[in-house]
Amino acid sequence: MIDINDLRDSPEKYRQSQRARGADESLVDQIISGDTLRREAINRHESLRAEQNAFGKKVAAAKGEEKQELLASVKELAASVKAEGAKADALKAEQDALVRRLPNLIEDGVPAGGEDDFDVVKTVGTPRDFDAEGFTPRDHLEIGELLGAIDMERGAKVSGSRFYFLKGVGARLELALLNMAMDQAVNAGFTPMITPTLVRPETMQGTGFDVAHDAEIYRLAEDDLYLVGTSEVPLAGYHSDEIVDLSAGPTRYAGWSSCYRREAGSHGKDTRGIIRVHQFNKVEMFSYVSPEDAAEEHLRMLAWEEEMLAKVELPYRVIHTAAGDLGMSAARKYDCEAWVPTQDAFRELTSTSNCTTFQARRLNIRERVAKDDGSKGGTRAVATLNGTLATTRWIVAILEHHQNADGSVNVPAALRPYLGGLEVLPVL
RNA sequence: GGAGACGUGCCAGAGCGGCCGAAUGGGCUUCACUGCUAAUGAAGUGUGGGGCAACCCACCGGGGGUUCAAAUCCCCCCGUCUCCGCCA
Repeated sequence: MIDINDLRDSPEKYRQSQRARGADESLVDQIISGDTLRREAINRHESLRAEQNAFGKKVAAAKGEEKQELLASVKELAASVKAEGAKADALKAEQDALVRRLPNLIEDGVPAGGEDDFDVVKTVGTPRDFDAEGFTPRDHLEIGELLGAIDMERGAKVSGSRFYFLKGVGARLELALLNMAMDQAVNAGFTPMITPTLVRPETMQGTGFDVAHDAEIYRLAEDDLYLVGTSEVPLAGYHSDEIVDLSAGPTRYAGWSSCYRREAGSHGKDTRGIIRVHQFNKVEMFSYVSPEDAAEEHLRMLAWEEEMLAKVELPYRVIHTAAGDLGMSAARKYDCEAWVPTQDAFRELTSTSNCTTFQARRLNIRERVAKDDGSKGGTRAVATLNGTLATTRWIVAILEHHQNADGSVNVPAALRPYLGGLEVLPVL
């Protein structure tokens, strides 16, 4: 949720942000007029309430006849306090709903437009030239089956489409990848976390996901619990309603979790293999930082993602996502996309978002700030950021990029210690 | 799943339907005293909202209700603990 005072002070930048996202800019003006109504209602209610409170003191002091008279005369006041209170509550709720609809204010330099309007920040490494090597690359599923690493058929038998088993060397490869990511994160100062994957609606909503309308979210209606699509959700909720101490620098968590996505709108897309599945595992970075440190932390997250990509020796590019593809909470987002040979395309492996103070305001996560004279001081919302370190999908790029003509796969050197020294994943 | 107890400020812990934003103790901050530390004394010490100045309003797990008035009474929800059962 954005800062309503800031929006009132400078609405034009919010209108611009909405335009860049291709979103409804009239929402900004609806919020401003809603805010005026809300404040007027609060004033009416509170001054009546003050009157009632003063009256109450007189009643408490009075006795006998006098008290009875006072009681009789105050009934009407009590009724109007109640009525104005109800009106004020309704207007507050209305206003709150409007404000919550407004996505985060984008940062300067974010490209305007939709999914295809990203800027390429850089390209690292070179896709393999399989023609020059004299063989046609197999896709990750074909390789996965040759290695006995991926079993889609039985996944579908047991759980339905977009489910799979990772088996044998495939299971080991995933664990190796995630463990390597965890180790890197811990070495960088992150606190490792294994999180809940079912959360309450408030946690989901606070993180910026719409429990009521988001078609991606699995729901357990009977328990009013929601399966997370990323550990960003529990890690953001972790410090909700808390005042955190960031005076010694950012608080960083590396979350390991299974992630669940309904993929409701993607029928027919990426139906082969494990590119787009209902359940996968992920190591996610999550940082709480002071607002002025957010931009720097964002670049650090990107660097940590690139460090991981370098370790698995994949060619990739970094894109600066356009405003319309940002999602509710993000003010800026960078994706790293690895080259997938058989798709002749770059595919997203990581994504890092700077959510500035948007999530923290919804989740009520603050820090204490010192006054100018150095004394106590008030509180303010912190900034939150998240970024991917590794996911099941990485296996796709690793299998395809490092494959040999016979279907075996070379293990990147950095990953070998996590596979018991294995240098090649052999064909069965 | 069944039965019961509880949920108050940074912590511990009182609280009669009006005099409670809340006793008391501890902690913390500042000042005084002290050669330093300790000890002692004094004052201060929540958050959010509205005006944005004095001031006013709200908040005692969350949400409803009763009442002129609720931390205090009633209902629902959430959480914690204890016992029993169940599953390991």
